[in-house]
Amino acid sequence: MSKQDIRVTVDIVILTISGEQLKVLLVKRGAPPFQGQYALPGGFVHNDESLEDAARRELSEETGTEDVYLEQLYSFGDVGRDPRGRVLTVAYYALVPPDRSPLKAGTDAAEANWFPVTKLPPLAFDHRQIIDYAIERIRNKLEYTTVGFELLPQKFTLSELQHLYEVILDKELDKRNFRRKIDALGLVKPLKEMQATGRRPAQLFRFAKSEKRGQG
Amino acid sequence: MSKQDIRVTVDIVILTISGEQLKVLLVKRGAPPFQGQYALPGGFVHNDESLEDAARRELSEETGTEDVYLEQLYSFGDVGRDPRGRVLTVAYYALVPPDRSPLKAGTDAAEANWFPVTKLPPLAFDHRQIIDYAIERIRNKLEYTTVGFELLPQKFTLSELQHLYEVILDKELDKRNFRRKIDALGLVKPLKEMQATGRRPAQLFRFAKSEKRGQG
DNA sequence: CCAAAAGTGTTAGGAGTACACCCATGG
DNA sequence: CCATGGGTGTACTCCTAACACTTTTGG
Repeated sequence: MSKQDIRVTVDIVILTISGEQLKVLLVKRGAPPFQGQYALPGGFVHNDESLEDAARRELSEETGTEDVYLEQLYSFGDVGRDPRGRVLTVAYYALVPPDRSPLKAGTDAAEANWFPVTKLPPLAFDHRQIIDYAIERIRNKLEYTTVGFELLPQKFTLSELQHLYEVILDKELDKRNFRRKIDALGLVKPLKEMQATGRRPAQLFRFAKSEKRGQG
Repeated sequence: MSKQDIRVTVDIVILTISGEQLKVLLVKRGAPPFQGQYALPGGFVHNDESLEDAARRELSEETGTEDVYLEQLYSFGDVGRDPRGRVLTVAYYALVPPDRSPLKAGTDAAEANWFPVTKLPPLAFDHRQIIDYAIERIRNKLEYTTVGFELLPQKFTLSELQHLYEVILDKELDKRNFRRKIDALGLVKPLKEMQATGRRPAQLFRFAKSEKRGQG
């Protein structure tokens, strides 16, 4: 067998909700190839860390957040996808609640910004394809899992939850039907607090599963 | 950055239906580590082939079949998963119809055999975990896609289709409800032939989508 | 008092599920 | 004629989808 020479990276599609839009974190590349273009945060996997460890390390470096939802997406390994040579990337996606999505002063990234997924700039490598894949995945998962809650703060209103669904699925939902379904799932509990909203105050809820997410 | 040294393999969960059971192809390892134990077919990715090309090459080497369903499953990259060093594997699964699942005289595999997924021998590496993952994936996909047809010959009876579903989902289905649902999907077309079955002959069907699978 | 988002029920149609008997053939 | 798998219809439940008005607040 001829000697194999493949390098392995992880790239992360970091998603959040902000301003009624689904946004993805992109970093501007400071070096060739694709210098000056935006790309997904990511980097080479170290010899002594698992794929998920590598993904969490990159995530922490970019956003400072540790305890967020992270899931492997797909591996992209076409021969010509990186002009520098043979590079396989294992893509992950992460969901960051809005109260924990400040940008960290980048340790290695020149410039990082949130972009609405509907208005992406030209992207380096095959990263556009990776983002599209991530959005498709979260759309599907939204229908049969509770990943949606990973994009909300600990306390939220039902309208916020509904807007989240509408933004990700890119379609409008009926308010009464939506609330009935959420209620039937038994996954949210009303708090004693209300949220002052400018007009009529809204009931605050929390996700009913065991308190897993950390310091709100 | 310290020099990265990760080797990349593909491993394939090759599934077929035989004798009313879901079976997976395993090869007996001829060399350490895990010498003499069964493992998934697989091997190192060449520098000049994509991941899927590598998977199809391995698939062809093991079974001689070219034109079957193949889908990337997941990438397994824990640090200690291969005692020889750092090896990342990109797992695929393939679905082989029963009329095209003969074993090819292995070019590089010592011994290959089909095992019912319910009676697996001890497996090398983390391959048991990979198989479990593949079964979970196909169970889910069976519910909302047409992958099931990939495990049938071109001509099949509705009873064969139902048994396929029952074996994979590991639960019994109601014959009338099953047929109604299949009919409602409009995905099968009756042929003019019947299948002699020992008792009352059964209507043969074919999958209604554009003739994609090749030489029956 | 007006604008704006919060909140709340009913009805109709479709999908899923439970359930039992006759049919065609080979031996 | 009998054993075996092939083939068929109906009723009930539940989920989904469509649809409009009242409430509470800030300005």
